[in-house]
Amino acid sequence: MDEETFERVRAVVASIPPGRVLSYGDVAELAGLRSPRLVGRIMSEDTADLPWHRVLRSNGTAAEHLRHRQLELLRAEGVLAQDGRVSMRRYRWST
DNA sequence: CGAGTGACGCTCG
DNA sequence: CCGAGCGCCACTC
Repeated sequence: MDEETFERVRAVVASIPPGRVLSYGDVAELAGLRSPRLVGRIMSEDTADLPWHRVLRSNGTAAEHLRHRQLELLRAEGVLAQDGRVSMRRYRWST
């Protein structure tokens, strides 16, 4: 793992505006990575000071151990979920 | 070097 | 909706 990749991912996640979300795949692409798994791994290492809750799966769901808190944090930003899933079509951050 | 695993993604049935 | 398969990168036995 090189430091640069790590920082790039952090930069992308940190740049997601409140009320918007991105999928792991999106983050990977924006960070110039070839695999979304890398993003997941990096996120699991250190999410301090990062709006990690704005990153979910492409289908709008989140990982089991984070699901509850994540939806809670998103709800606080105006991102409402139905049946535990976020409508990516509406909240996906596209530039 | 091979096999398993993970905050993943996409397609197909 | 659910599971199965395959691809992906890095890391640990």
